[in-house]
Amino acid sequence: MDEKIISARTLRRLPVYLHYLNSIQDHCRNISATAISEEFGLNDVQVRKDLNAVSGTGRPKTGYVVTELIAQIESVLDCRTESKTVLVGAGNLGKALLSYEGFRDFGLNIIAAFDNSPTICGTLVNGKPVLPLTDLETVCREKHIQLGIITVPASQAQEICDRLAACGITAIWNFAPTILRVPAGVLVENENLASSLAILSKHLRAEKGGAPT
Amino acid sequence: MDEKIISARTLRRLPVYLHYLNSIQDHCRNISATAISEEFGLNDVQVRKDLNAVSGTGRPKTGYVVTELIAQIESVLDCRTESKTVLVGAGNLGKALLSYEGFRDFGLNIIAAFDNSPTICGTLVNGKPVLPLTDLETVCREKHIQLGIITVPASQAQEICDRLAACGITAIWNFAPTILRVPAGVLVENENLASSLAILSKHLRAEKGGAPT
DNA sequence: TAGATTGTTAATCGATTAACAATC
DNA sequence: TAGATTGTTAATCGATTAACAATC
Repeated sequence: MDEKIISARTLRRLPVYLHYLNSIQDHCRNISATAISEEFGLNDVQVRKDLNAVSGTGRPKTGYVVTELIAQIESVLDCRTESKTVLVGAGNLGKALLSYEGFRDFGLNIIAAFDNSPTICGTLVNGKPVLPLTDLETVCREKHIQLGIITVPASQAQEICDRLAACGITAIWNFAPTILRVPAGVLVENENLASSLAILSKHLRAEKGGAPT
Repeated sequence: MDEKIISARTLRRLPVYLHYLNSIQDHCRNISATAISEEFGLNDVQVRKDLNAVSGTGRPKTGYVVTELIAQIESVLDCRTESKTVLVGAGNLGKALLSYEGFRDFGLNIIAAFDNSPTICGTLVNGKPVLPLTDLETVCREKHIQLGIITVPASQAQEICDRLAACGITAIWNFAPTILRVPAGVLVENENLASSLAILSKHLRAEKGGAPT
């Protein structure tokens, strides 16, 4: 009964609420869904439904107890449990992500990176070893890797994805600009920067001209 | 009549199709929506509707002409027009993105980065100058900057967003884990890595235990 | 002609929003 | 009590999928 089904959209907003609640917890004991909705320009019912999915302890007139909400969201997100991770593709984007320390706050622990370029294999990036791609399966199995980050070119992404899935990895964070086919039970989260840029560019362009007549 | 309204979801898939079409154009003259849908595990009607939004020249039995499709998608995405961009927040993630060359392929041209740490201001990251945050307005106005990338901590993101919008920037790529309020006409594209990790972590956790009874 | 493929119209699905009753 | 706020049920909206007619 503890585990309600939480929609992906709700799940995406929870870290945002959590960050906000942490920032106000020193000066606010209670908070209403209405106040949160105004902070972020969201619909108040939406916020209430989101909070309901993790909590359900709101009280009319008073709202929610900030510290309780924080504890409940943290419990759902389970920020403290580390996710053992490998990153495949130590090119520009891969190295950039390896160097980004911020992931640690979210429980992400990158154990190793893989690449097939001999010049980068054997080096360390931000203290993390870059290993030859041939070692992928061995390391994933031995270290019980749970999560794979894909930063190879689109043309190789599906093959890497297949290999990761074959090692028992069930969560894949895909930065390659392609759509991956995966077996049932494996979750792919796409961080498609090309798609995001398409949205932004289109907006910039639409503003200027419209139809060229 | 040239400009049909293209939904955001469709727009996100177009770069994926484009990449695939480029990869096959040497050996395929025609391609059917069905074939594309199978390549990516999508619904065939969905692909057809997507292609329809940019083209509408498909022929029964034959499908679409690959080179025509490529030209039409490129025209809609307008990859060749450069978007003049600034990046605000030269911390770990900011520096990582500055070092990523891949953006160039998508028409993104980062003119300068901004930060308020004296130790990083005045330096170059990947050949791009990091300037003091106080210069933000001057540079944006003088260089006619169109797009802003926000990589500051969540607590400062809204303020930076307001300042960018005040300089006439109408497209914002937000990597801070928060939701931004913007004036009408300004588009925010969120690349919320914390949200993505929430989805992935939840999946990993749900698999293992489920409810602790 | 037969069959693959397109494009359209209707049905389904999920998420957001609106309306409203319950409660402190 | 009055009013703010919660939580629920119904309406709306947009996107995906299914069914089907048109066409090469």
